[in-house]
Amino acid sequence: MASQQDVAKRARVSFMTVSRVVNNHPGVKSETRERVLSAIRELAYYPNAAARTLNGRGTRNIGMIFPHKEFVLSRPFFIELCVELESHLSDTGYHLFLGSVRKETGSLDLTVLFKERKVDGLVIFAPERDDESVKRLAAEGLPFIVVHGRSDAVEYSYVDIDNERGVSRIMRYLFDLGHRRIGFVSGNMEEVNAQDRSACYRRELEAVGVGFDERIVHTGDWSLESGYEGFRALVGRAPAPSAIVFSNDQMALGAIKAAHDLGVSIPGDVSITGYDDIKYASFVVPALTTMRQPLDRVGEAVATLILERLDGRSECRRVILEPEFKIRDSCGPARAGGSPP
Amino acid sequence: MASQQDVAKRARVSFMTVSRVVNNHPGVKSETRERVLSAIRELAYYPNAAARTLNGRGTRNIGMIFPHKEFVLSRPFFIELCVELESHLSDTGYHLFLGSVRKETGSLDLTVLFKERKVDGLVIFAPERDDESVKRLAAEGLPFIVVHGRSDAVEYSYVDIDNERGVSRIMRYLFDLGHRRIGFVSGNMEEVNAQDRSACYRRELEAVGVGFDERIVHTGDWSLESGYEGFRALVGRAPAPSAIVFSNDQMALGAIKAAHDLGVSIPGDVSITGYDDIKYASFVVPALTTMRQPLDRVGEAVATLILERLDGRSECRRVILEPEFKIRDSCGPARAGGSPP
DNA sequence: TACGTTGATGTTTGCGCAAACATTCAACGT
DNA sequence: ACGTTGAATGTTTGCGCAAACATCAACGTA
Repeated sequence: MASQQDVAKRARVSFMTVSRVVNNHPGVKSETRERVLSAIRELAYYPNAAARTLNGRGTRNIGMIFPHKEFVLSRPFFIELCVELESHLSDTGYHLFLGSVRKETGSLDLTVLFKERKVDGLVIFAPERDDESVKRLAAEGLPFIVVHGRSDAVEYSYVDIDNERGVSRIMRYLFDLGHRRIGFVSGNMEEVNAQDRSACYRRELEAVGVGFDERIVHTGDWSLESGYEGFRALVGRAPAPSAIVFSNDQMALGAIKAAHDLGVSIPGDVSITGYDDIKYASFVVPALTTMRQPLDRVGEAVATLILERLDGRSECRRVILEPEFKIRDSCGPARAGGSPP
Repeated sequence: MASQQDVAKRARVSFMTVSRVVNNHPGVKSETRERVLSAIRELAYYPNAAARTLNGRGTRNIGMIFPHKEFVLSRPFFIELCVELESHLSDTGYHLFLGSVRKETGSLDLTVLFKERKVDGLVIFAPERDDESVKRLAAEGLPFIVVHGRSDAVEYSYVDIDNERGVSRIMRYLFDLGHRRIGFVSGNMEEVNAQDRSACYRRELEAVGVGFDERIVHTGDWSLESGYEGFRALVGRAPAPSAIVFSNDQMALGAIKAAHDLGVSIPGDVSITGYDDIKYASFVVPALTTMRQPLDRVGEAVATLILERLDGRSECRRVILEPEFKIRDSCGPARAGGSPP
């Protein structure tokens, strides 16, 4: 592969002049610049990223971290974010690095990726509350940001969607339809996001004077299967809920399957809501009433924040985006004479 | 960050001894080795990947390339493959690099990633037939492999699923159920995979003496929307097909929605089949009869093949995996007195 | 005793790039 | 005519690592 030296020779200049041209430094006569540029073209020269990195210029790689395969497969949102992020990053010459950090190894040491000079920055998706590796990153002052997370113990930049607003909007909608006995299926309760949505569900319930009843709350893990199970479990309770709030679409999709298997009608017998507005949400029957997470804006915000962290000039920031309520066909009015408070 | 030098100083040896320990070279007294190892631990030393790369040792990065955002979002299979691949690669110390190459830029020059020393090898997913960038990679002798692709013009290693077997199995199943008028909705016909499935559909039809009728063939693009449209279009034809073969699950899912909107029963009025067996296939109602692509084995094969290409010791290979037919609820017997041949 | 042999360790060198510093040369003012 | 200035370009150096080569002590053997 051609190096700066080769280009320099061909253009009859020193390689330093080549370097200046490549990096758009001023102080090169335009005639010389032209000569260098044609040499570059003729030799198909591309600067060697490894040498640049070694020279202290960073890797121009941003790592996106996930804990294990299953995590990704059960979170369509994650992938879409990767792609969205990649598209924003590549505009600024960055590349996306995908890395899993397995719990099995025990280490979970994300700082390694920095020390090995594999990435300049990291994006951590939905870490568990008080995650150790996140703490360590913060302690070492490494540039990273968190999506779908939040911490009281550590300071970092993060992007999230307003769960408060999202869940309360859903609850008010169901209240307006006359529902009072409303069940809830949570995501993986190790994650802040799941905790927040769950807490908000409970708060809204109490705000209208309906007591929280743990018999119609099911702890899921975001998966289709857990949605299926959750629906089965809650509908089996007596008195059964007339509506169930699911913490993501995927679980709500599982619920639709369960309803079919059980011969329960949605929304005739039970209303359900999802969260995320994934692609399938509007293609399933009945189309899912759900809370849209503005994925494109999340991707944009993530790119902006991580780039900000990189040049270190700014403080930690948080960006809270607003979800958008999508009313479709999975909710109906509560049956007259619904269950008493 | 600690360098080999720092470790060497602390262990009171030359940095070359450190290098030997780090790379597990023989010829270091075990006593010295121990001393070096503790110094490494104490200083939290990690070898600098950039320096190694500069030194001619490669990047240990494998790039996964996609053309644009929409491509990924409409191919759940792609993502799952990324994750699956990452898990196999990381066992051997490799990392996954995600890169889009946009058509807009016009360049489409994947060799850049090599020249810039960003990756050691590339995985190309479902390129269009005779894709220019693939040709260039091959011409330059760069290590890459293709998934869901195949070329007569260029030689390269690739992994694919036996479309021949898959489609013919589906067709025979439908024939056995008494279907004779069978429609087809293709994927993006620029891709080899879509072409193959389509060709096989036609061949099977003719093999049993049923003529190919282009009025019940719809050209889709793998997306939910195109499946929806395809179903609408085909069911509207007279005489309507009693079964429709979709080239992937996603489009079949779109069809289920369309059937509902049209008041057509699946499988009562029309039988449908998918392809891929994505997660949702078994959770939709009716559960989709489909052809499972053994994703885990694809991931494994991709990892193996690309690693083989890297050390250059082997010839180009191709791995054709067998799909597995999953019979579920989306097909039924053809109505008695079905449409004449 | 002198000398090769072997195992353990150290030194030199260069991978490609760019900051920091050095040099050259033409244009200008006095 | 001559020093001064500044724009344009060149040279040195080091980033961290490891191959290739060099050294050196300890040992066995003739």
